[in-house]
Amino acid sequence: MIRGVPQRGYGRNSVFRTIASRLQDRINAGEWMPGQRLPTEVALMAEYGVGRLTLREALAHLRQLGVIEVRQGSGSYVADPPAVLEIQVDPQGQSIDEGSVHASIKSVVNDVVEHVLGWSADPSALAAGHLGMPPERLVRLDTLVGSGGDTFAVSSYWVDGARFPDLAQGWIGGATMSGELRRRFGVTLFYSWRAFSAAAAGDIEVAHLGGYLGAPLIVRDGVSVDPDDVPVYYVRRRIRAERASYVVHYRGRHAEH
Amino acid sequence: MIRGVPQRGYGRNSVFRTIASRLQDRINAGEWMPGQRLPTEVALMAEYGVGRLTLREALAHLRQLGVIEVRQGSGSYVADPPAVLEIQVDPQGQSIDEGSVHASIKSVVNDVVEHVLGWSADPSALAAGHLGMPPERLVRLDTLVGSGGDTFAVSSYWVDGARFPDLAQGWIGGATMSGELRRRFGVTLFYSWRAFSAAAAGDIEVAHLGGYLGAPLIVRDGVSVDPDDVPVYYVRRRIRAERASYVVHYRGRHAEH
DNA sequence: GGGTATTTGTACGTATGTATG
DNA sequence: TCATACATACGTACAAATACC
Repeated sequence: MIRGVPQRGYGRNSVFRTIASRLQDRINAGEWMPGQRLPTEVALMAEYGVGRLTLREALAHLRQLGVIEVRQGSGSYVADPPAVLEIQVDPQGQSIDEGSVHASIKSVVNDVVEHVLGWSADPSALAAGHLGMPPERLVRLDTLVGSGGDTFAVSSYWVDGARFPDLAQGWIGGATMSGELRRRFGVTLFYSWRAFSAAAAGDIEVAHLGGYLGAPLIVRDGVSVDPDDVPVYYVRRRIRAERASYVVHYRGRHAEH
Repeated sequence: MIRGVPQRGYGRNSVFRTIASRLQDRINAGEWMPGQRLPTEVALMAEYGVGRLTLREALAHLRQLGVIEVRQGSGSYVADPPAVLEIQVDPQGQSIDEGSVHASIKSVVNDVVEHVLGWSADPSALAAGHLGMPPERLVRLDTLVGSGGDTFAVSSYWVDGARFPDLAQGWIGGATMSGELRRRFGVTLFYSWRAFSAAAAGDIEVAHLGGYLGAPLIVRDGVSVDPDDVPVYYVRRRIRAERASYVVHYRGRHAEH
């Protein structure tokens, strides 16, 4: 039992941190396997002799780290070790036919669709800067990439609304952005640049991708251009960190991954 | 005033979410500028007519999103818009002289050092798999990359302890891993592959990089090989999401970034 | 340098709402 | 329908870090 008056040596030695650490150890030791339910909050409160808030703080800690998943009305569960999807990054950057995400997912499952969530005028200064275009012309198109009810990625595209009118309205279910642009406007796309970064999940990402607020996301943004090097869109794609990584292969055949 | 008994429509409409959202709006509206302090918790409690826990929940929400930064004994501050460092990813993968991180940081500040945190035998199955090497041979070396007291990245390298004995012990202050390997063992390195993903910050990352537990990190891991394509090390590098992005340039000169 | 007030961090208790099975 | 489990929210108290005189 840990209980009571806060120990000395604050910060790293607070009661809830200690409990979080002990629970983590027990999970690592295999006391509860992935998918399995932990004891209830009340049971753990009793076991460690702490109050509700303290125990919940410890659980929140573990949830932040992705160690457990908490479901209201049900319980706390050890998180499943995720099957990470490796998205190949083509170092050359030839013409885009399907995006690399689609291609990679398709190599695992077949019915990948990019579904339009919505669109609106969005004079983003950032996107306008990347595209070298006045902000007023920009239209933002939000899409979901998924397969069989499971949403894998959320994307936001900023395109020139004047050059590509009614892009969202004419969207076909199984289409991809690059496919639509070629089919309807005859544009073949090339990458200009792509960047990889990370961000915390906000409400929109949580709603579509699951997870919790602040969960780490892998973010891939970039600009695609037409054959004349004129920017066509700026895209910002978000995927839950546990679900994917972007891989660049250079040489050698030794690593297995 | 929002107060009191939880409204209907749970989840998204709880009091603390409402307050978080209102505070976010006020920040966006410029009521408090980046770096500036928000009112104290007590003041905000009074203003919104809620209890301490509720208000703190709202602040925790905003902290998770990276909107504010909370300092004990001081106050809550609007987060600075981060100066993101763009790390160029060479699509070809020639020989590594300095890592791309070092080169990129050096283009901004000059005194970049990679400092050894510690080393230990670490028979990581993951690293062993990537290197095609028995786990027992592996030594893990942890380093910090930073400049003038500011730590930018935490890296963990797994190397062959038999082939590179006493690597950490002979380390020179301003060295880099690739530089040390060339200087002391005459090995020139090439990338085999690199991958970009994201993860939540744990205790170690928080201790060295700052931020908070669960903060999003950009993770870059990969394997480097010698000229004979023999794997030399597996590295896993972590940087706070707000501080960097990895950029791959393909073609075109239109985007400014 | 030292003491004090301010501000956030941790922890207790209690009550009630909402989701799940 | 009902019990169980987690979610939200109130209150209080004291510890620790910071700021200021």
